[in-house]
Amino acid sequence: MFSKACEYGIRASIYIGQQSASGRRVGLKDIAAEIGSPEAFTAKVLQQLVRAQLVTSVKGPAGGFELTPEQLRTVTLREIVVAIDGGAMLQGCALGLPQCSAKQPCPMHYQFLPIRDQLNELLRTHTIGELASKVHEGLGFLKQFS
Amino acid sequence: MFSKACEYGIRASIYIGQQSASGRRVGLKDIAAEIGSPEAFTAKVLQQLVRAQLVTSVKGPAGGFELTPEQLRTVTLREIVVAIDGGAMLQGCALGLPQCSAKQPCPMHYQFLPIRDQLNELLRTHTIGELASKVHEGLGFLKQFS
DNA sequence: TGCATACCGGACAAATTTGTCCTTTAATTT
DNA sequence: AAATTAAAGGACAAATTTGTCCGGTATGCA
Repeated sequence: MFSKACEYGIRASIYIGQQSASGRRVGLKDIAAEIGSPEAFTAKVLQQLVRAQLVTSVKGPAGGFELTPEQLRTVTLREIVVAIDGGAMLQGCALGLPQCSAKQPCPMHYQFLPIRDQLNELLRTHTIGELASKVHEGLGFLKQFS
Repeated sequence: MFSKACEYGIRASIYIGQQSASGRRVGLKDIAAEIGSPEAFTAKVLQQLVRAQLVTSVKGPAGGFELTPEQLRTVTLREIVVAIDGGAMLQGCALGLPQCSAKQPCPMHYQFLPIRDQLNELLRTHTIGELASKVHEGLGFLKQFS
């Protein structure tokens, strides 16, 4: 569905959000450990999110990553996905036609439309803050424990 | 959504199906030209589908690819996708958790479930023969014309 | 000012996906 | 039987994604 980079980006954002909601700033090492992702690669992904202003970073001692209250409230899953994977999966043709549309639809065009619309809606209506709360309450996990 | 290989596989199958419904067997060159895909790469994909017995091939002069009446009737989009991309996209966790389930769900688990179910249902309920008819009637395209 | 911390950025490496080329194998036709 | 046709299969190459490493840069603190 999403690229690895995107999966890490989403999980990282939610974890950062969860900690930010509790007033804690978190470092890369902590993040990677908590979401079970490769550290250096996760750093690259976070850089993209910081550049896209979906996540905030602070250098130096006691620095790290955080979500501002506004970011917690407004940043959606969709923005994270678009920042990392681009809009292809959210708009492109399921069968790979470069200009698939009502004008020259692929044979699955109208069947896929509602599903893609739902996916877009799903990503658009869930903020990182909301998902962070869910994790905080133990109703969702960012890593599997045994 | 799907890999390039899978996109080519689906489009090729539908084109083969369309021609088979008209009693014509088609060669690789023809297929690649009609669906706008790289010839050699499409050959590899078709080999996979033949091995999975979703498409039939005949060597030698006047040989090529075809779908038997039974294949036209019974092979679904889902079987093509699984044969090429495997079941990951149809079953795996959207956030990449290796064992995501009701036991330890990712924060989007229950939101993604209905969408994934619909996708599975969509792929499961559309046969290649049905899609081939649609293309045959000019209601769907496998390649864009300008 | 100097030092320690932690993100930033570039280069590089491994793995996977995508794509090509060429020889072999099987089937049909002459 | 020989020649021709077309898929099968293996080796290889390019591109993309995933992942690592290390020096540079900004920040806070003594």
